[in-house]
Amino acid sequence: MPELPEVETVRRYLEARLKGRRVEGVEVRERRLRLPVEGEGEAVGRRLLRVGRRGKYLLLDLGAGALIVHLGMSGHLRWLPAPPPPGPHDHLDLLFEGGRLRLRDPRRFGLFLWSAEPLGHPLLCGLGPEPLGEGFSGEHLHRRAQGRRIAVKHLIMDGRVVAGIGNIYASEALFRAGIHPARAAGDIPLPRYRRLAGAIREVLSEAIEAGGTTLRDFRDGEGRPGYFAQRLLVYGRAGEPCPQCGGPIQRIRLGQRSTYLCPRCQG
DNA sequence: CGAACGACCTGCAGGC
DNA sequence: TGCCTGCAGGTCGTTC
Repeated sequence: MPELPEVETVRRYLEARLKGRRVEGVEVRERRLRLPVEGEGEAVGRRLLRVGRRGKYLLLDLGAGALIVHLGMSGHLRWLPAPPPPGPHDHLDLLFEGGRLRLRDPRRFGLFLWSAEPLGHPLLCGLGPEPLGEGFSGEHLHRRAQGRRIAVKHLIMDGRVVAGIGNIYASEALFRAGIHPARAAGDIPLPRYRRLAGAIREVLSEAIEAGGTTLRDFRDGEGRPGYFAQRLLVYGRAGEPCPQCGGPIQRIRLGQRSTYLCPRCQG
């Protein structure tokens, strides 16, 4: 169930491990993901030049095109030098010399598609700026919030506004910025958005450094968990003391998703 | 146009 | 033990 830092952790692992190897085959056992698995045969015989990322999408760059991979809520990619027989939700293997990359995704919200123009693909071309790149700023958020009554948490989780922020890091960034998640996006002044943009960059960078957040089952390409869960300040901590004021952390529902905050620090 | 909601799918934890 | 409910890190389509 990866957000940007978890996908970036997988990206780094895959790039370090698989760059330069040739795809020798693909075995697809289940095509019914969020969209049907498609075009994978195009990858065969090509060398993996690099592994990119756009928001939560991984891009396995094979020169003539790329495999677009999304892990949805429950997807894992695992590098297996000596692969055991596939289990029930092991939908496909990408075969390389020396091992295979196996996609497991019990809920099947993920994606695995070939595209000759991945950045122009309909899934990717509408995405907002990378939060850790140029083009993302408090000004950008402020501009995109004008005239909008949605909760600020929804604004920052909207991939067309900024790519890659999911439910965990939205709560964390809003806590760090001292902004109530339910506050109407259009009512928040620019200085607050500057602070929020800074908090987003900060929390994502720290999470990447820690190898991502493992709440239940996130693992990198080798099966190692990430260590950012112990540094989450509010997510999953309802009833625990706020690290800033000591008051109890609250859990609310916002658009049917759990949202964590400190009502005192996030006025 | 924006906002709210259900849909997609499986697994797991907790209550009875 | 089993059954039921609610919950889970994402995104998209439909409705008003």
